[in-house]
Amino acid sequence: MRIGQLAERTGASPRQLRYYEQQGLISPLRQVNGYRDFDEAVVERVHSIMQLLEAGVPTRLIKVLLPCMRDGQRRPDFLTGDMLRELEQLHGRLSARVDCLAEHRDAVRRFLDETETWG
Amino acid sequence: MRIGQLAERTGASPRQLRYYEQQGLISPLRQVNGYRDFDEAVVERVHSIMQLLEAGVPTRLIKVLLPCMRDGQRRPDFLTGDMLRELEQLHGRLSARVDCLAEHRDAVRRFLDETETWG
DNA sequence: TGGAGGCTTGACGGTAGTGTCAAGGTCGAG
DNA sequence: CTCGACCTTGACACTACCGTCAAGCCTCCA
Repeated sequence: MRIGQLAERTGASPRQLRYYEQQGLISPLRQVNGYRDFDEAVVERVHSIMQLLEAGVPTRLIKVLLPCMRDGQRRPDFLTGDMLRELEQLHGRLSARVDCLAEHRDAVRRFLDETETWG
Repeated sequence: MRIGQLAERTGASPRQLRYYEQQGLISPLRQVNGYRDFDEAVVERVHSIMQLLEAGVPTRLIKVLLPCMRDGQRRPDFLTGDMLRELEQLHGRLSARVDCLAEHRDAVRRFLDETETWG
């Protein structure tokens, strides 16, 4: 699949897809004429990337996170201690984010509920 | 409290605190000489701001989110329908973020657990 | 054969958040 | 009075993410 079709199927712009490749998040093959050649699996992968970026996760973290996903990519052949430590840190950061956001989301919920009650 | 002391107590740089003021997240009084004058409550508020920024929430959303917090600020006197709708949207976005991040955090957890088992 | 599209890379622009530096005002200690 | 520490605003710079435009190549179709 070429970049235009992938863009259409994912909702990402070609510019975004090229940027994701540049950041090492996707690695399309090349056709003989130089055109990028994406396989089916990358569609889901791009969806994950877009969701994570939307959620405020920078590409550098997405890059270490994606190999952990079931679908989309096989696990790396070699896992160094550094990589494991980085993943532990990532887990911690994600947990902190989730807690912080959930807490503030609940505060918004309470605020809205009270406002409705008082309205 | 002046900006230096607030910086020391929150861990934010003076530059950050001035930026937060510029974005309307905090509104210090001014001493006669022009120095910013922060009250105690702003310490907690700045902590919230830093956590939310760390979690990838832009200042524009933090601005509409902060008045929902119990501690730190009283609720606005007038809530327009637009503000309520914006808060509902914010709640939706925060929920989506939490779900996305929790899902990926769990994937990292499973990945690490399996790796350990296999190690 | 000549467009019309789609693709390539490269570059410039724009916003968000922040570091950093410059030029100057304020204040207390010596 | 002066020095040093702190404050002010303003500007320039950098990273991240992405829009957009330019110049050129590829492919298909009339």
